Amino acid sequence: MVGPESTKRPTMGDVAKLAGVSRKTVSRVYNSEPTVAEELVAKVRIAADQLNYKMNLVASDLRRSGGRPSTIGLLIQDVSNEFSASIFRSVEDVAEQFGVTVLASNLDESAERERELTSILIARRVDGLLIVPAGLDQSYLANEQRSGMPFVFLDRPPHLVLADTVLSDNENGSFNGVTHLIEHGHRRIAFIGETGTHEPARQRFDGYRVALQHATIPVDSNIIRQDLQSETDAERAIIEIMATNSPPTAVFSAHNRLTKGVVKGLRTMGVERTVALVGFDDFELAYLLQPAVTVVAQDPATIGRVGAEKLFKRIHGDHSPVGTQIVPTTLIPRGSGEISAPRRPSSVAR
Amino acid sequence: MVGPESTKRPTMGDVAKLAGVSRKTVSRVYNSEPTVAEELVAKVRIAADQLNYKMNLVASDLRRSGGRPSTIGLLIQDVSNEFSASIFRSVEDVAEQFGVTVLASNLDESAERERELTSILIARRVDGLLIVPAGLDQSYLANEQRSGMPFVFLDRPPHLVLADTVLSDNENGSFNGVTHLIEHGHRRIAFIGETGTHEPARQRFDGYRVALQHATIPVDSNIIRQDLQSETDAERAIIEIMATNSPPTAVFSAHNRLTKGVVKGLRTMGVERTVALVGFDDFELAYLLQPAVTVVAQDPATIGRVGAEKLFKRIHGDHSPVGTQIVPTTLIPRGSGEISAPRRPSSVAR
DNA sequence: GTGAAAGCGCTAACAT
DNA sequence: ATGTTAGCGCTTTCAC
Repeated sequence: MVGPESTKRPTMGDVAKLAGVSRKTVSRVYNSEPTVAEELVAKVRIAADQLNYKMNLVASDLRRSGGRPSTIGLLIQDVSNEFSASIFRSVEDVAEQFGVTVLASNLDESAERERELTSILIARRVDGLLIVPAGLDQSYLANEQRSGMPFVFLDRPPHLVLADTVLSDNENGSFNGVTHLIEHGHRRIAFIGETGTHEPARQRFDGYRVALQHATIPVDSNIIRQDLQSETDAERAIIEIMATNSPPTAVFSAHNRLTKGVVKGLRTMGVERTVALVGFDDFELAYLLQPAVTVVAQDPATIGRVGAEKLFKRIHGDHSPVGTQIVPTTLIPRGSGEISAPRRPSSVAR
Repeated sequence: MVGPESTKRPTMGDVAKLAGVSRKTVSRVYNSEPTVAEELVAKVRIAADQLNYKMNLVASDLRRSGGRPSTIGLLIQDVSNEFSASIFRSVEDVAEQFGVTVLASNLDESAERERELTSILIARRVDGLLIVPAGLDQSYLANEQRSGMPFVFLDRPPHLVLADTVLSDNENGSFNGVTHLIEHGHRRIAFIGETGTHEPARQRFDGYRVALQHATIPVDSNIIRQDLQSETDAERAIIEIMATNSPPTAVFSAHNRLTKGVVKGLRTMGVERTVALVGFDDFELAYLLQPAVTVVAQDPATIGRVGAEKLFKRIHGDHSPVGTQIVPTTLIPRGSGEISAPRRPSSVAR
């Protein structure tokens, strides 16, 4: 044992002294600047090892301020949902390529948390921010934008402020999912949707509505719910709907959390093999359920990657006009969505 | 529009000047120190608002160094797995109570990433680190520990270094799960385990072994696999095992990822209702599968919470001896684990 | 209760 | 190719 037991951390100055060079030289070595003699590099390395030196990136950041980016922030809704987790992973991948650290936090659909965490991340001087917004007013970001901090919105567009955005093709996805059910003969299709007035929720409902209209099917509010939060909510809702006089022959669920509840509810009613189901947004094990659940899959990995790449372009000085990218969805037939409507005496066009 | 279009961020000095006070007074306001006249507080607030000032926590951290903690690091394996996601959430909750930011990253079972990310987080001067280690040698942390940085290990104990640790009761959990199968008459029980020599994997196997020994059942390596990584690996493995001359009547799977593969494999063989299955570690929708999957549930939320709480105690100067906490597991019978063994002419003790 | 001066650990800008 | 000086934005220390 040589060193002192629990003393102050060594600084760049300590390393410089021991190596017999200037602090700046040590700095150059740590930033891999090419203009240092190999001999000195070695000396520095040895001295640093001996002192167990780790450079202080906080101090480095402070002085550099404006140079190479070091951190980006990521605000998602809830890592426990595979959609958010997947975004996190893909953002992390991109950030890593740039040698940048990600600060990620969950918002849990709270507009208040959105503001708080944004503020904290700005105070930490992240070099940019990726946000899946919880609230409906992002005007509080305008000042920051003017100060040059780049923001990219994922999954949901910003409101009252302009910024790059990457969205799922919600309306078309929804339209395709519902149309898929119609093609299997269904004309009475329930809609199970989440609370919330954010764009994706609205667009998914619009996709549903338009698909029905295309097929000249009336929209019946008796089999439409747009006020659901939890899996349990959805379970109860579908049970109620199925218990009415004229129950639907198919269900379109607009969120993966709700889809799980619908599966449970249909199961409880014993109609999971007769009532068709298509869910928006894929989920793990959907293919292992019986019947396996047909979904309109989003592509969260692409949403995260595209968003992160755009953010880094902005950080590196891209001043092109703000834009929105749409990531397509994919219908994955697995069984539940291919259950045909029961034959009915009349109707069935063609 | 008043302010300049995209100028430098205002500093504390700018606010001080505009408010007609000293920088220190602004600092006091921002740190909610009680010894500032209300009048001055108001002046500062107004000036800050006008300039759209956000204090720079990076600079604050630098000078403060040693004061109130501001950041902790969290290294988990993969947020996409509900076990990791749940740890992340509970750590975040605790950290928030202390007003501390969490820096979380995924290791993907890479010992190399473990070292890299540890190094980055130390360079960022986090105030403490929570680690689900990927590698089997954490001796590289010894120097850091000596410098006073606290570490707490989650889910897996550290090697070649001493630190606080929070673990699942792997061996007992596994023992209970396997015993549960034995109680349902099974004497031929396959073991599906993951690659990796880390403690939990070993202990889960030990629990299996000991349970068999208690029941005087021989351990048969023909129905034991400990080299599996993916869901697909597990699926293939169980299909192979079931296809042998004397297939097992029950399966114990030691990891939730593998359990999903086993379910798939049993399904493929059409034996999901005759071969019993108990999985270690719960997973979403386990209860919606048919039959629903009996599991030995871990409690990742508690692991994360307890670990984070211990870390904050250490950060705040707790110098008690290093210790290990064991978080109990819970057997959740759902159906797949309660399938009885087929009657056999002889055997069946009692 | 408030302020002035010094300094946290590093890097930019300029020498040399 | 290396060193010097100044200063990033804040907080500590100590004076008033």
